[in-house]
This record gives sequence, structure tokens and C-alpha cells, in this order.
Amino acid sequence: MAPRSSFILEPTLLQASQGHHSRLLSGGGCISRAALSSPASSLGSAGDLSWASPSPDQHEEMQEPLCHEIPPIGRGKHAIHLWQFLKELLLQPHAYHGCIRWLDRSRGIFKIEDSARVAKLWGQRKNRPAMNYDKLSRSIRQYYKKGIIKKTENSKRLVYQFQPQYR
DNA sequence: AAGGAGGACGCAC
DNA sequence: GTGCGTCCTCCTT
Repeated sequence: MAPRSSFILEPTLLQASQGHHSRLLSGGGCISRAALSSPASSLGSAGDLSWASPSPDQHEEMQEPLCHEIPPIGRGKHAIHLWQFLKELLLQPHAYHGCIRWLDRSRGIFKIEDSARVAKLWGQRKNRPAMNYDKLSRSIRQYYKKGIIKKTENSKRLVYQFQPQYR
């Protein structure tokens, strides 16, 4: 029923297809362009590293209006990845206060404060009602080998760290 | 109990 | 093949 295709945000498309840093059309969603830094893809293409530079907190001038809209679905090619979703939440501390937050923003260290809620949000985004933290964390663990997210040195509970290229 | 590490299998791209 | 989602065993906090 819902005209999904006209409302969906395609962040992965933006970074996967060209890698150009065009502003996301903030029509139905409110993901800022900084929400999705291209991973290793930007290593090959020069010129679009302006905002994905290795520098920690360059600037954070994008406190865009909160969006609690939950895109209908997201599987397959056009699906947002878990690590992108987590960054999305982290970039909106007001909207997800008490849910997830940066512990050390410059090092990409964050803490999931309400595991159940984060899992529920992820489940909503992916249209997976049965999502829980047990399963979400399994996916995070898959990121270890891929070099996207890792556990911190002291391995604190519910604390993870984005690898530099994914910050 | 809740969280964490991985193996194994299945499924939609 | 990828990126999970699901289920499971065992271990740690």
C-alpha cells in the first residue's frame, strides 16, 4: 500500500554508486551527509575526502531537525548497513538520548546504553520485528573481521569502536 | 541474567 | 558473494 519507493532514503546508493558527496535530499528523511562517510571506497577516489578526513572532530554544524520517521524497509542492495544505522543514531544525540552515545567521539568509541531499544529501532528500520540485541550484536561481531567495528582495548560491556575509515 | 565470541545455516539481493 | 537474521554452544562479567 505504502508508496515506499518514493520515500526511501538510499544512503548506500549514494556511497556505493558514485561516492560523490551530494547533499541528501532532506525531503522525507533527515540524514545529514556526514552520517555516512564512505569507507575504503573513498581511498580510491580522490577529491571527496573533505569531510571524511582522518581528523577527529572537524566540525559538527549539522544539528538538523530530528526525524523520527522510520523508512519502511531496507534489505538488499538499497539497505542501510548496521554500522551506518548506528552512526545515524549517534549523530542525533537529542533524538536518541539514553539510547546510544559517544564515549570518545574523536576515537569513534560509543556505548549502547539501551540495548533493547537500539535493537528495536534497528528491527523497525529493517522491518524485522523479532530483532533483539542478541542478534544485533552478532552482526556487530561480524564487523570485527571486516575491520569496520572493533571492541575497545578494555572490552567494556556494550562499548564498541568504529575503525578509523568508518568514523 | 546480560553480554560476548564465533560457528553454522538460511535467505534476499 | 554479501550482509545480515536466526539459532546455538560455551565463556565471561
